[in-house]
Amino acid sequence: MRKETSTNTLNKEQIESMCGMAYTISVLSGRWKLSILGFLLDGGTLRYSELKRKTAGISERMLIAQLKDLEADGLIERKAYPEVPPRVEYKLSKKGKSLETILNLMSAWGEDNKGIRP
Amino acid sequence: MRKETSTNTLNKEQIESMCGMAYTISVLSGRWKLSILGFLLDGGTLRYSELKRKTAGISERMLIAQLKDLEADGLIERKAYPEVPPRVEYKLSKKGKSLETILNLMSAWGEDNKGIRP
DNA sequence: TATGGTACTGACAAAAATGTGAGAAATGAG
DNA sequence: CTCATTTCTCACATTTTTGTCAGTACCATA
Repeated sequence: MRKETSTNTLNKEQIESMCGMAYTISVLSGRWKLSILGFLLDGGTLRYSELKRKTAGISERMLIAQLKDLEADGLIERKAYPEVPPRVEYKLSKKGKSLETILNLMSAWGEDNKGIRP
Repeated sequence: MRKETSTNTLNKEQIESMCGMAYTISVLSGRWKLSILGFLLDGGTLRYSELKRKTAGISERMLIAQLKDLEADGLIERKAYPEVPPRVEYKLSKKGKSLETILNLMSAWGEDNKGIRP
């Protein structure tokens, strides 16, 4: 996804050798990842089509891309059933669930602060 | 910064009417914002030149841009002294400081999880 | 008069992220 | 045979973010 030649590119190993914050950011950044994690926190196990419905507004291409990223980073698990038409279920992994506290705090902070004019 | 005509643009009001998470993300997203907040959490009050030194690697243009964003969102405070050569100090606002718990948790989560191969 | 330090600004370009729209594969229902 | 359903994939275009690099303004100091 990133070009290795780019001056401003940090590859996986570089990121993982950095501070914890950098890794957390790298794993959560992406316009829809937190939404997806939120839906899976609420919904437990969801089919692709259910996620698609819940994330109305996001393009299919991006939904798939973000799901792939989240799976590659070990935050969600994908299970495909050999049926026709296909059925694929997504759910949080243990690692994904361990973000729950942080996600809740971020949400709460936003609620508390979003209206405030400094 | 964003074009109002863009399909995928959410303006400030729209974001603030959304869930808290969306607001939190909108305020923290930007490649260097969390680093800057981290430095200010550690360092208290810092001059522009000190921030510049600490964020070696980030271009000056971006550093300024992110400082402006953070200030506009009320997370940091800027104080300019009428001297020559100029002196400008930055520090966290109360709102900025209130992110401390979240930032620490994110950092800790990253440390705990960055090495793990799912 | 020239120089140097500090905190920026602006034009331009490259890179990254996201969107759009079309289509693929597999198979049971009609 | 044709169609509908589901989970994706691909080529291409646009939007957004970030980087590069050259300047600016101020005045004290040499």
